[in-house]
Amino acid sequence: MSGRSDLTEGEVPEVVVLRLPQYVRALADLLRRNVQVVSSQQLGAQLQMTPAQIRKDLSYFGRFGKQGRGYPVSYLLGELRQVLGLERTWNTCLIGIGRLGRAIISYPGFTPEGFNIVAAFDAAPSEVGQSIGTLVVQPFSDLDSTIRERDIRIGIVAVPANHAQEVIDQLVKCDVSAILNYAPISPQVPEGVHVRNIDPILSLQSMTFYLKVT
Amino acid sequence: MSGRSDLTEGEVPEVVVLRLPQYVRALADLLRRNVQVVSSQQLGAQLQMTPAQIRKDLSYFGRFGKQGRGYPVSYLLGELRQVLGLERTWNTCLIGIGRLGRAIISYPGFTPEGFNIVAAFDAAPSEVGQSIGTLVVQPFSDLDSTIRERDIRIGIVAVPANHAQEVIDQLVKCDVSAILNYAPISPQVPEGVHVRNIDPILSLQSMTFYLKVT
DNA sequence: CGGGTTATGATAATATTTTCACAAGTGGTT
DNA sequence: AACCACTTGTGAAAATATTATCATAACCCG
Repeated sequence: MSGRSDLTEGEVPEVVVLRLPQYVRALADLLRRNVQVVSSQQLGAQLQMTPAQIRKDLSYFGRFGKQGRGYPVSYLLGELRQVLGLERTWNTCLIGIGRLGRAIISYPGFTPEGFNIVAAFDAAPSEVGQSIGTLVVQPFSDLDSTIRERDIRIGIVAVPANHAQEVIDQLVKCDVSAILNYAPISPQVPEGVHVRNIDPILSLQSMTFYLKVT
Repeated sequence: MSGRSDLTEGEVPEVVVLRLPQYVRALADLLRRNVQVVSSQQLGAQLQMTPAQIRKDLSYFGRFGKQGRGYPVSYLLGELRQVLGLERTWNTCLIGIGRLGRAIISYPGFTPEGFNIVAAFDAAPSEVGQSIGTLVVQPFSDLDSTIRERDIRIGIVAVPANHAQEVIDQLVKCDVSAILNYAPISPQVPEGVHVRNIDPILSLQSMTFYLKVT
């Protein structure tokens, strides 16, 4: 399975997968507000998408709605969480304990969503051994063993740009195939490894295109 | 009025605009390494894209390369920066001075790229008046006047989810049409307003889809 | 200065993604 | 039981996006 990215019949397009978490969030919102049923129309208004797109997206995974009614919020939410693998927790490790890394560790949003940072690594000997919250900063030499022992499947990279690629290479070598990258680079990874970049600068730069005229 | 059947036919697709900043960054990298000329082939390898895509993207904006040679790095970089409106600085304001907001203020990556945070706002009276770096936290009542006085065209939103939409509405009312949103919501904005969401949770959740099987 | 190489830019060919349109199901009302 | 107002799920069409092809232009080298 190399070469053409043929998306064989049973495959779900990646764009659809990227939208799924938004549906999950919107549904969780509705549930919190005790809404029982929602139509693609309403969901679309909330997410600024067309109802048709939502129906089509959902249809990749099953038939969750009822004609004339809409989708049962709680049921659909559960199904989508299942599809996305959110009905479990995921262990992650953080690499790079600088200013950014510390901010990430102290960000309270990961745990409630089932993402636990269970290990932290840094290259600087001066950082290694430090306690940050419940974590103790470990040296890179521990990377492989810790990843395997704690069943870490997701790596969070917060090292400076000039070291990010090598850190990512290391992670890939440890069979980590999902990487959340905060470094301002476009990492090169082998097929089968998933990367999501968090990059506010790129986001800003793509907006100024539309501002510059005015 | 189904979907925006986009503006004039000479329009550049948004996907292309989203890729442009990556080219800019890659070119800046090459320039730093004193590379004079680069082919779409090489650039593609670096960014993991096909050479054809790069050539096509660039062709929306001009003819920058030479057959048999490639693209002059410095020249192309300058042109793309021009296209994106990066040959000037942009004033931004930050809204929400909590943990996240402070991390954003102290992030040293914005200024070198020409994005200056020139004002900070918070709703909590206890925060207003505080100095953070060179900024003094201002109350919301100052929002409109400050935005106009300082010619702020970009808003950075770092308030809790439950207040993000109203803050964004406020910004829009002040004619801010570019918003970098760190709150975990899908903001609703009128046409013509550009939003980029920085949302690590969504990124993680779209990767677990691919992990869950294994 | 001409033949061999190389890589662009334009365009054609594919592929993917979004939107449309409608049959069919639902629940409520009369 | 017939009607009505809704809304799904889905093929098919339309719109977009990506990739392949190729006729040149530009450079190198002897």
